[in-house]
Amino acid sequence: MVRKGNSRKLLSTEREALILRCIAEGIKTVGGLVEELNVSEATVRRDLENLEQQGLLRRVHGGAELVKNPKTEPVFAEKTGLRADEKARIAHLAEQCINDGDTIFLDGGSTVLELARLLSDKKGLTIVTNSLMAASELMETECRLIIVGGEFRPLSRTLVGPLTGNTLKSLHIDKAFLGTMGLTLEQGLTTTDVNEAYTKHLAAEVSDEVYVLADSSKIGTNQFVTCDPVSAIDYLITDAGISQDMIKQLKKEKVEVIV
Amino acid sequence: MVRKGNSRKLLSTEREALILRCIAEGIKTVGGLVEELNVSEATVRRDLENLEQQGLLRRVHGGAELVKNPKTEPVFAEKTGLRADEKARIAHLAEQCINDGDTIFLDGGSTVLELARLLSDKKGLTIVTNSLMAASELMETECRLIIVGGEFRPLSRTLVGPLTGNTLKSLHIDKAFLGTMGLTLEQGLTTTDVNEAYTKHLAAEVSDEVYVLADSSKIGTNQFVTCDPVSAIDYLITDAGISQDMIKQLKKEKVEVIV
DNA sequence: AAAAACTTTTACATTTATTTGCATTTTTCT
DNA sequence: AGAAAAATGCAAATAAATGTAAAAGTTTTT
Repeated sequence: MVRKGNSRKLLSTEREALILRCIAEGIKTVGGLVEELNVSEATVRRDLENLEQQGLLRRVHGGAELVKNPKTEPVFAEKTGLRADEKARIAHLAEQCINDGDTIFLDGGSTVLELARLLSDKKGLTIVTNSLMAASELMETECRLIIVGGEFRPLSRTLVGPLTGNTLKSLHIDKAFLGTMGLTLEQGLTTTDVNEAYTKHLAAEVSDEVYVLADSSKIGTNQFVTCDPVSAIDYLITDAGISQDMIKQLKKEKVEVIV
Repeated sequence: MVRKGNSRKLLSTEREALILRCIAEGIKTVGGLVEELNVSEATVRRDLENLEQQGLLRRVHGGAELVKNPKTEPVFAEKTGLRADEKARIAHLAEQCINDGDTIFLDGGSTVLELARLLSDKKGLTIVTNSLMAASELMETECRLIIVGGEFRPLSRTLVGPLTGNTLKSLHIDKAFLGTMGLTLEQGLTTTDVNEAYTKHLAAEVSDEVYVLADSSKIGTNQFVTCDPVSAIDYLITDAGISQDMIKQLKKEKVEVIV
């Protein structure tokens, strides 16, 4: 049984932590929590509301229960955690496409970031990136690391915009690994930000081979701006969620699909 | 229980360290900390505010609690220490040379990094930098942040080399703040790495005013490569260790010395 | 299907905590 | 020593959390 707090008033966060423990131990009713915590019903309800907001529990009539998969930090985990399995598998497939000595471009996005983490054993890589997250993963490695210039976009922690062109246009890259927000046959590779789209487009342009990493939830959805048509893509690495029909259609456009 | 401080007054940093210990031991309320530290509520609040700023704790109504993973943020680690006081003071002087709305360049080096930390209150800044450390400090702020492209140099955690030119040459900067390894009348601004020198040179070239931040231990020493002659410098910000004679000589070269 | 019993929501009053502006003290720099 | 800057304390104004009670919505019982 959870110990009833001694006299000092608890901070709301402490109380909420206690509520979670109570519920885990079987005290799931509002009334029970009121007893246990010595606060008013209204307060318990407000706490439950908060915790539900955070995704830690689900309110039901009369009380609440824990949610099985408590989601972690919302800001970054939202992206890293969502469909993490697929992303990890996609990253592994992509990793096998890279040879020692290659010059590659790494885009922003959580899937590509996953790939960056797999590159520490490769020898003699030259890695060009516009993702500061990827860069921070690669700093400690032996590879040659080149970061494109540009304006910092906080949301994706990437460098974007016209200035990236100044760097990219003077480089020649073997393989570009691009993330994406949307991919359809009609609109091609799409994303939400104009500058980001421009940077992806440029990266594809200076690269011999363009790999797009996208879990199947992205396929068939469109975003605001088109980066490139599908014809600019050489390989699409995705998970088994993609339809056979889509694979055929893509093959017609000379896109090889790796699942 | 944390021992109540003996009568001597604590430095604010000592007090803040103590606060962290108190919270770790369960004294989490503002009132409790006031008792424990014998200072006013306002002071405790201000300390908590600082500590929150540093990401060491999270304030909640009524008190504060430690963040789970205090080292979660430093994407780019930091080395501190040597002559930290001088550097902090130099950084403060430099900060006063910056106006709201300026476009500035921030070089690598610990002194300039110190300056970067002081810029969060300025409004409407555009900050161009080749220092990933400075960039990581500025990521969370409101300012427009532009990172020059280039090859990553692990030792200084800066971006250097010819590629930086592609970005820098298309920009026009009001004020450049450069660190340095050495500064003499004969050799001018010197550093240890050729690529780094080239980047400093370019930054100076595209800037209206060039500020060099150097603690007095750097003055009178030479390094391997010259970035620029002293004539390229407009202002030198340093500490009181600089000789009066040197100041006079520099004045002849049109370098204004700020101590 | 209506009543009873219980739960949740809403609105408001009250308490408690935080912010802000200013005066005072202390420290730092000249 | 004297001026400038920073830190500290105080108190009024502001904001947030909590408790209370009535209204609205469930579920259970009859």
